[in-house]
Amino acid sequence: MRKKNSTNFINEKYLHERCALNVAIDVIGSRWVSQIIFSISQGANRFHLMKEELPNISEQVLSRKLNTLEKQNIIIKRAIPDTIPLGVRYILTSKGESLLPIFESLCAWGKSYDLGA
Amino acid sequence: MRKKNSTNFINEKYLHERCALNVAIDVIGSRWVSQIIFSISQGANRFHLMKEELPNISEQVLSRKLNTLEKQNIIIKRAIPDTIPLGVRYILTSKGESLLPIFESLCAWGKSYDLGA
DNA sequence: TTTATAGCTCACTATTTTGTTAGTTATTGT
DNA sequence: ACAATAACTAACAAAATAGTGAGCTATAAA
Repeated sequence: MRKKNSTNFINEKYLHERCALNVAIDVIGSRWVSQIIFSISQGANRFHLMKEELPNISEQVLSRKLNTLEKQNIIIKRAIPDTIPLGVRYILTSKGESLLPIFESLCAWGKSYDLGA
Repeated sequence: MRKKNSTNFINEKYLHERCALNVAIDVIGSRWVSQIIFSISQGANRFHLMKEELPNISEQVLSRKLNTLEKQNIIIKRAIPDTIPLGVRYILTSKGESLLPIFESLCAWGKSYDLGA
């Protein structure tokens, strides 16, 4: 649980109010998140498929990230009808989809400067 | 100091190797960093000017972020000749400059979805 | 009946990041 | 002599994030 009176929290709020850039960075800047979004976009849209895609992530962490992304309206959780046990599929919202081109830019940036170029 | 045998560290390495996107996100994804880079690009290129621009950042944190950015080759530190005490100016490398358009995309993304649009 | 799969959650610890307080070097202004 | 400015750093504490291990519900297959 976050302490809502900590300097840490206050600074986060300050930055969010200062510029939406900081909001965006808080969404995408935590571990696994961009990989999860990318995996969903590539069809790995179920819990067990994401586990396969990201073999080093723990189930607890994956679950937490998915919940956060759902609250942020980046993904939506959908039950898959007539599956037993009931399957769940995740889909990107338009908000989530619109991150993909930005990920490409960041990826290209990372690649081109990999060796200090 | 980081523990180089922690799962945390190993996962970070795994993600960096998996895709340069994760390298990029680790550069820009920590607090204040994007604001610092942006401030330098706008001319707030000295320690005391950045303190003015970001009144809530502590000197220790600002110093740490600047050192990290220097090691990552995003900024370069330059002494200002004939100043007493010796002034220091920070300038963006081309690697640093090339983040600016990405920041704009992220900023636009953040703005357009601010109210759950 | 045991094992397996899907999709989680809970309580917890470990690790890392962020922020605090005080102090440094050198020089100028009062 | 004393305070102020510029540009830090060191040692530390607080907070947040990441990861661990066990367990749950429901069904089906061996």
